[in-house]
Amino acid sequence: MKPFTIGHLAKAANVGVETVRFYERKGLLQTPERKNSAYRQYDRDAVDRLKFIRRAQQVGFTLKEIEDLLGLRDDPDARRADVRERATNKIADINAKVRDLLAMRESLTNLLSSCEGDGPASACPIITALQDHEKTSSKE
Amino acid sequence: MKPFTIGHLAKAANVGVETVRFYERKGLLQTPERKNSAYRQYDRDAVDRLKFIRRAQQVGFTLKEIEDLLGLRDDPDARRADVRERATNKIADINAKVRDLLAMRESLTNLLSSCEGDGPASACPIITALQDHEKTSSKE
DNA sequence: CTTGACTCCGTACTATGGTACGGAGCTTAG
DNA sequence: CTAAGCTCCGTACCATAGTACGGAGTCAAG
Repeated sequence: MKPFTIGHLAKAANVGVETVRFYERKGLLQTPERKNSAYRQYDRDAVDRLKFIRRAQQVGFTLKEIEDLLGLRDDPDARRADVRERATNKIADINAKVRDLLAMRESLTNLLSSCEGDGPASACPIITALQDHEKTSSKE
Repeated sequence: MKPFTIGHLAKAANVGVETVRFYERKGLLQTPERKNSAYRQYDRDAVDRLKFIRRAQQVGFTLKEIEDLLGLRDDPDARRADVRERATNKIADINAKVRDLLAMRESLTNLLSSCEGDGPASACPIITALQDHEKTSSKE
């Protein structure tokens, strides 16, 4: 089992070589040993680790949070409850973001319905509402 | 009606002085004239413009998009339909973001429900699922 | 006319997640 | 043994939206 070069590792996880080095600098990937070579030598575990980073990103974790998750993964004293806590917090983050986005959408929808017909944009209710007053979403 | 200094303008729109200069550099606020003074002199219209920027940000527009909106506001040839188009596109952007977030949340929820009980984090199904395979959300 | 507050300007720095560059060194196949 | 192709490293750069800094100049009040 010959070790992976950085290029093979990168390809295996579908990221760029520079990205691997970037994660190493960030502390997400440990600096691999280079047994009688000037090049980094990775094993299958590094591929797992890199894929983990990518998957965790896809479910919304930041690199900083992923560093923390990897710490849990590697800590024999870490409990599953710790992992569940991270996941639960992330779900809460997501819910907060969704709420913010829905509030924005509601404001925009209200603005949009206030602007009918044609005419100069400068007098468009959307434009004037944005500069005049604070309320764009409430209707009371 | 004495003109506003940058500090008064900033306070009136509840932003920092540096932020006003930042917007000026970005082209969102025009460089004000300085009638026999070394200081920028703003009028009431600048306050409106600055408030417009802030409100537009709150409903999800980026500074680049706001620059475009301000262009519409100031262009006598721009039509309300142009403004409505920007708003409609932004709503679509928001919908896309919400969809992404909900997909993340679903993945996380599924992962979370797969991890029960106690035990070392390293063997936590959430951890292993993230590194092993691609599917975290679908259940078919 | 001095002093304190404000403003001037360019530049650097923050966080986030990378991508790009360039010259040098290494490795390996032919 | 040579040449192509990887890899090395540090550094700079991208977008986004600002914040901070520091020395100099200015303005207004006392």
